[in-house]
Formats: sequence, structure tokens, C-alpha cells
Amino acid sequence: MDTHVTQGQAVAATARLVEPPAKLDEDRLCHPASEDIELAAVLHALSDPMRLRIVAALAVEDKRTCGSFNLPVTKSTCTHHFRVLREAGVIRQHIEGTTRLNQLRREDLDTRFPGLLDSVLEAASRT
Amino acid sequence: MDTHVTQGQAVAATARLVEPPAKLDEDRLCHPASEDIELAAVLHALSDPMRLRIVAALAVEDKRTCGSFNLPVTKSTCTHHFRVLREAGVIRQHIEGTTRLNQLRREDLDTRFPGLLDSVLEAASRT
DNA sequence: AGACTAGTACGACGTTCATCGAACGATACC
DNA sequence: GGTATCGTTCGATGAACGTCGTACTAGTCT
Repeated sequence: MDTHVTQGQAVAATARLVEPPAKLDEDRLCHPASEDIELAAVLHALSDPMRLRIVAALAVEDKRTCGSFNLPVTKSTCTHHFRVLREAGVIRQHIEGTTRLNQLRREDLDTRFPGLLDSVLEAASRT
Repeated sequence: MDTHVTQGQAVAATARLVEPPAKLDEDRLCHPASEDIELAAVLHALSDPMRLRIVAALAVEDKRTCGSFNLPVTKSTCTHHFRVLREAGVIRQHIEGTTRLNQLRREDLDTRFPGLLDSVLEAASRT
């Protein structure tokens, strides 16, 4: 019944015993590999106005913290949207002290789906 | 302008009294005007694998009937997907006898969001 | 007229989604 | 050690979604 209760901590703890000390930042947040980015997931991630806004903002200025967007939603909703973008492979997050820095995975997306991100950004800029 | 479309038939009936006789095909099925196509709606419409498949197939051969796609879903689900695509402005449907012919709104989409459709199709072709 | 065909309308169902608030965790600073 | 600050996790909730089956409409064909 309690097999999955402590997920993150337990996994991280056992991993530390078995594997060499990897970068903690990357371990904590899981991103899909470039090859594993799925078109439907990317399109779904971009189909929400709030997330489109986040991506458009990141295209202008990269490496911004989650809070710096001043989104009209609560923190938990914010977490949700950034996770959807991250798990779809649209953004990369890494921990920097007490904040998370977000950046667009431009190269990965361009390699996998050439021109897609640019045309979406161009389209988004036309309001 | 009428703001809220309640029943297609009622609207079509009143419209026929006021306006000159338009093409019946176009009246029955409502499509958004090119300027009214919304990016989020298009991306959402394309974010479903079934609909992506429909669009990819239409890109290869236009003006196909709904039934000709042999989708692994029932007719009513089929109707649903084609309606989502139509209402998002991705496809245009017009009645031809007892069937509905579907075609991509390539020009409208290219005008509104240049390059978007092509990059999505290119991305979709990479499986 | 009757049968067939192509698709729609409607209601139901289980799932996913966007959102919230409250409680928690981790880091930085006094 | 206290206390902000930044963000996550955990339900909960209401809306939207994808799917289905049944009943229906509108043409077509014999």
C-alpha cells in the first residue's frame, strides 16, 4: 500500500548509493531526450494561451525564473504549466539556488521538428 | 450579426430571408473566417493523433469524404474530430450529395500563420 | 415507395485538464 | 535558529475531451 509514497526522496537516495554523483539539477527534474519529443505533446503543450505566453516570453528573453512572468494564476497552477512544457520537451528547467531557470529547447526542437517552433512563435506574435 | 448559434437550421432559415441566396453548402456547416482563426485552437486541433492523421492524409490527397479515411473509431467519433478541425479553421467541409468533402484550408492558414501548417506536416511526416 | 448510404445529434461514460488553497521543502539571509 | 522567498505536492472541483451506441436526417438508387 505504501510502495510509492516516498517516490522522489527514496529514488534519489538509492540512486546516490548506486550511481556516481551526477549533476543534482538534472536528476531532480526529468526532461525527455531530444529524440523522444513527441509532436502531439508539443502541440498540446503549446495549445494553451497561458503556456503560449510563457514560450513567447522565453523566446524574447531566456533563462527566466518561473515567478518572473507574473502570470495571472496561483503558484500551483504555474508549476503545472511549467511541468507540461518541460515534460513535452519544449523548455528545460534547472535549479539555481531557490529558483528554477527556464529556457527554450530551441536546438532540440529545431533538430527534431525543423521550423515548427519558429512558425509558432511567429504566429503567436501576430496575437 | 447573430451572436449565438443555437441551431444550424434556424439560423440558415432566417438568413435566407434577409440575405441573398448564398450557397447552401456553406450555410449548413459553420467555418470561422480566415481572420478569426485562433492559434491556440489550431494547435489544439492538431494535438490529437487521430486528427493529425486526418490532416496529414488531406495534405496528400484533398477533397476526401469522412468515411474514406477508415479511422479506427465509430462514425460519431469521426464526426466529432472533423468538427473540431472545421471549427478551428483547419479544414473546410462542403456537402456533396450525401457525403461531405473535406479539404485543408491551406491558403487561409498560410495567410494567417505563415509556415505553420507546413512545419507541422513536415514534423508529422517524421512519424 | 422502400432500402441503402453518409453523416449528424444526443446522451452517457470515464479520463484528462486547468485551476485553486493549504501544507510542505529547500535555499538564502538576518 | 528564525524567517522570508520560491517553488512543489496533494487533494478537490468543475469543465472539456474522446469515445461509444442509438436514434435520426438527408440524399441516392432500384
